[in-house]
Amino acid sequence: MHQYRTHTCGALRAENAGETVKLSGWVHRKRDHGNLLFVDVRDNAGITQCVLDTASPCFQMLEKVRPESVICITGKVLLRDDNTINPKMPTGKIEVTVESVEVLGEADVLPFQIVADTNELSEEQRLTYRFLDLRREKPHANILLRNAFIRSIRERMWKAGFSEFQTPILTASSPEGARDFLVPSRRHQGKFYALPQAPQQFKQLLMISGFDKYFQIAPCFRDEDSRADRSPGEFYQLDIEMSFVTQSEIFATVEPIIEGLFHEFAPQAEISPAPFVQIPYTESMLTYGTDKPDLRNPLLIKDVSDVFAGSDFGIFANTVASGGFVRAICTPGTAERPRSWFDKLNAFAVEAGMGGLGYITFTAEENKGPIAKRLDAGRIQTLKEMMNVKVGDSVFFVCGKGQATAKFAGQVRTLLGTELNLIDQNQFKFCWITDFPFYELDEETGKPVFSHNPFSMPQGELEALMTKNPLEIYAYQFDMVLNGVEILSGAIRNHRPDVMYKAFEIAGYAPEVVEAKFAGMLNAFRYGAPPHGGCAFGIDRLVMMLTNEDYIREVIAFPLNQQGMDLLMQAPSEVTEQQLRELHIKLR
RNA sequence: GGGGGUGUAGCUCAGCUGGUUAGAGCGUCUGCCUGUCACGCAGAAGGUCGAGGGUUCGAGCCCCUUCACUCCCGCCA
Repeated sequence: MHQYRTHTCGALRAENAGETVKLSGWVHRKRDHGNLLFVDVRDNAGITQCVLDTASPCFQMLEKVRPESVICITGKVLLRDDNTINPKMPTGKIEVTVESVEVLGEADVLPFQIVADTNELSEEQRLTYRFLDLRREKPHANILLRNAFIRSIRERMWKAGFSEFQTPILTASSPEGARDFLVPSRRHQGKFYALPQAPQQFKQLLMISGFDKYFQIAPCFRDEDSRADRSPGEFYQLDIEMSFVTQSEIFATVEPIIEGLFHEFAPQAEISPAPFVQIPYTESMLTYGTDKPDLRNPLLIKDVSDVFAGSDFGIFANTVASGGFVRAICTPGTAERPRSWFDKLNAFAVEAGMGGLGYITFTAEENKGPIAKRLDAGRIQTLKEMMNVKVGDSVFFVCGKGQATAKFAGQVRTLLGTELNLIDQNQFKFCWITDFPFYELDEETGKPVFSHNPFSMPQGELEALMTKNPLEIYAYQFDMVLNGVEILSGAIRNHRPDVMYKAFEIAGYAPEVVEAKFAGMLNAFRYGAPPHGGCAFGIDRLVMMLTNEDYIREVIAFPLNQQGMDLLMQAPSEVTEQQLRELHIKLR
């Protein structure tokens, strides 16, 4: 009977010495000594050194075979001499003497080298020959880690009582959110399917169908531009939904799962234990200057507008008087840094379009910096107390108006944390961001618009919508943030038609419009909808963080490039006239 | 949609102030080599300097146009 292998290339050990074995794999590397030839054979499991000399009938054949050809060798396992053992290889104590060989798949001259060379390959090369790229050690390991991670997710979810579902890929375009990928209908001229941006409505329908605890490793499609941590076109999320839950019950369900996953896949790291700290959105914007705070960074932002209000420092005082604010960051032990360091930071601020980055340094002798002289002793004292300043510290100031300034303070915090090397790379620090505003003012119209998800439940429900200032209503909506990266987003959903009509009314939608746009969901809510809520983790992002990769494409087997093209399969591609006719599409 | 960067051998890159025949490492091919494990040694082939136009006695280098890739902003409920 024909057989390709008796062992994998990672299996053989000293105990196998003397056995006759069959291995199949890729020619990883050849070392040709003229009359002695070493061939490292590689498969998914590892690498085994095979050896033969001119006495072997297949010597000439193997000497000619190119790297990355697939071969099947039969031979005997031999213990290596002590001085030829390779301690770097798990199979390094043995080698296989080749008795016969069959070439199963010949390789042409390669467009680039697979085996570890120090040169980095261009993204374009890697994606064009992704099947070769994925043979390389690190990309290969990343994809396998992703597999293990997803398996563990499934096991944990099932164990926690969730059921896995599959929801449609061909669905309806949703009126809100990102740009859809559309699929033209053949049977319905002029109509289109859309690929789901997320299975949002389906998972809610499953709750209404009485399934209680849903999860899915769900493909999501969004026709938006990519970023380092944002996959172009498509990505996977761990999608979760539960009935009869409060926000805190969702937290309590999800926390042990994510904590367990990180303990399993990053055992050496320091992981912030559950329950994770909860930070209201408004507080996060103030203290961290972002809704995605990196809690590894110990620096905090404080509002010190009062210190400057009415002071002799005109620029700041005037800004505060006209509705702006001053935010400060205290950096310990930086007072003796050279002037050039402060100038560099100031240049960063100017480049970011801000006026500059003011600072005061607090040394034992005096308080220095462009701002220090303009504040009287009392104000300085107040500042020191507010910021908990010690001798040797310096305090940086950001002054301006609106969200842009608040976010800039966050950028400064991040920059200072990096500059001062305050971020411990071995930590995973989780937090929840809660209480997102339900509405925000549209800058052009001055009217309230939904700030995030219109389908989440406003805190206080109908009563809040009827009685409160819309801008003071929060949503039961939350993110989970890990080391400054948003890894989860979720909400308690609005399951009540009356609340939904009111919520949309405030955002300027007439009932008929709501009815027309969300007929399916509204209809379902009318026949007994349980309170429900859920969330979704970005799986690619989590794997990216676990593998310590900077780019999300490093953990995706076949990612699109930045232009949304598949360089390997040549997508998107032109199609035949026939196909277009069937789809009722005329080009031009 | 906007901004930055890059484009030179199969791959990764160097190329000075514009000046002779455009280089290196790896790969490929040829020869030598019986203990290597990034084997070693000797040699050879391999170039529309992304494309088009311009300036100049002369352009890989300067200018214009354009294409491709990449990173960021916008966008991503």
